[in-house]
Amino acid sequence: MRDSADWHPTAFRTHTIGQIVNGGADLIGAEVSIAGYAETVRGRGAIAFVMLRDGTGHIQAFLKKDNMDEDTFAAVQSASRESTIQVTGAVAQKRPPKTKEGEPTPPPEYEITVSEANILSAAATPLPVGITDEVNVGLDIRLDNRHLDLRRAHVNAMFQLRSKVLQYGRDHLIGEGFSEMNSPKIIASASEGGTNLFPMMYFDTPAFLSQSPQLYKQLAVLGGLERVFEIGPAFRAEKHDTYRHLNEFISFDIEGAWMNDEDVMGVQERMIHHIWSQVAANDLHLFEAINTYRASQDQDPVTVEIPSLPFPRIPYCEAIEIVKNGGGEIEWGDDIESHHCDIIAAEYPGFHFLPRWPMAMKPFYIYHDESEKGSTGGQLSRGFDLNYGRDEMTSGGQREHRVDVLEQNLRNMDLDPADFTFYTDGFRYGAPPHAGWGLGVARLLMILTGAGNVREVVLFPRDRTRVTP
RNA sequence: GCCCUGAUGGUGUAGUGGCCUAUCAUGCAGCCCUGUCGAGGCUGCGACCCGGGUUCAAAUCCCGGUCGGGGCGCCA
Repeated sequence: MRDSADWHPTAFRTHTIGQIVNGGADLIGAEVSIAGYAETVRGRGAIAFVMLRDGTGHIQAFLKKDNMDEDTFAAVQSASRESTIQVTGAVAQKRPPKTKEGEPTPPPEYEITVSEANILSAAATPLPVGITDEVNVGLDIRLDNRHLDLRRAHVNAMFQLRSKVLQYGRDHLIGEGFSEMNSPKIIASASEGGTNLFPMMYFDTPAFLSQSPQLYKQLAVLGGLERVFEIGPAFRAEKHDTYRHLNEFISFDIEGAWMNDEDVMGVQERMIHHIWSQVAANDLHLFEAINTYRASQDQDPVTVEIPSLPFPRIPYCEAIEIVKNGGGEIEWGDDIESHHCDIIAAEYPGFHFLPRWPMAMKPFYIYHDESEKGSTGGQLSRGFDLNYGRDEMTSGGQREHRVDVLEQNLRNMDLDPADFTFYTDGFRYGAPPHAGWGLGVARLLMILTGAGNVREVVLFPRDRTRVTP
């Protein structure tokens, strides 16, 4: 249940259900009005029980035919599940349920003895997605009916957790001197070259949906904002079809001046540690619904294991050796693919950084130190990834702040520096060395909630075939 | 883009050429009972993705389409 301590009365209710569930002892006999969804409606005779649910909890409303208007009683008694109903009545202690012998008596619970009721909106039947039904529902059907899927307790809990994760992440970064920024999502040219962007028309000018705030957060830092972060959408027109990719996703990005790759790895691991610690301290109740659901699916419960600091650093050259020793086919200069990550994850199952990738594999804006060479002599970069098990969470790095090197990098990667003057001009008038990263919010949530698919933790996901709802 | 796999009532499923006017659960509708609480009992309702083909016979086999699931690549 959500903490409802600061909820004010509204036009439709004097109390939240959570306030009565948690503070019922002090409210016994008081007349209250509440409103919610009818989760179950039981009883066909002279009495009826309606289990009402709002965003803060569940409570039983008890209706007696001779306590209220006859037509109203009949209407509520035959209301369909998930109809929204407002009731007014006195708070009372609920009669305890029958318990089997030997079972302890449950703690006191409260109910509303209804004197007035109002069906605000009747739900059509049957429901396309059962809210409390035991049957499984496929993800595709759920996403088509996300408005109902979201009423299910464990789904609701995951999205409350999502909000918490963003809140704690923000809190942490603000505490480290970062300020929040917003970059444009309509851009004239590719942020990082090469990759597939969604084209669009900006009035009469061809434009694209932004693939990353990368270049803009750098410009903000070059402009003297020192430390910035952004939580915003990124769009990629890649026809991938996996449990961890979407074509629109929320990226958690930071960029900081006077920092290198190691510095921003520190920011990241402290932030993740803070998020996990805060969730463990404040939000474990949200896992009850998730784990109840998981138990019904014969899945192990998820637990919040606060990762210890520092996260392991496995430089690229070392990662290649681990993969080779684990029987993987890989050479220096190859990308570390998912099946390679499986080998590394066997040794490092949790969070681990993979720093110092070959420069040839990194974007033009990543910094390299000419003296840093790999085991076969190739140029290393200050780019890094953060993985959790086999899954990539983050990529980041120290940025190239030397404009001549930046332009050479562009040419080396077959990009035309003339297309990037809006960006490179930012480096011509004194540029601080800086670094940053971008983190996939949904991927982080997959870990925390135990979701097996990013679509679980994104309200209205956009994938290769889904543009609605 | 590639490989594999699937589509049966509202939902989740059983069903591998004739035992199918299709199983079970959930749901929905109605009745009975009931301070119920995963309520219970009874009765009823509701489905083979679309288009071709093979066959005496197709939910079942073949082809095409659409949509889904898993994996790869790429990434966050």
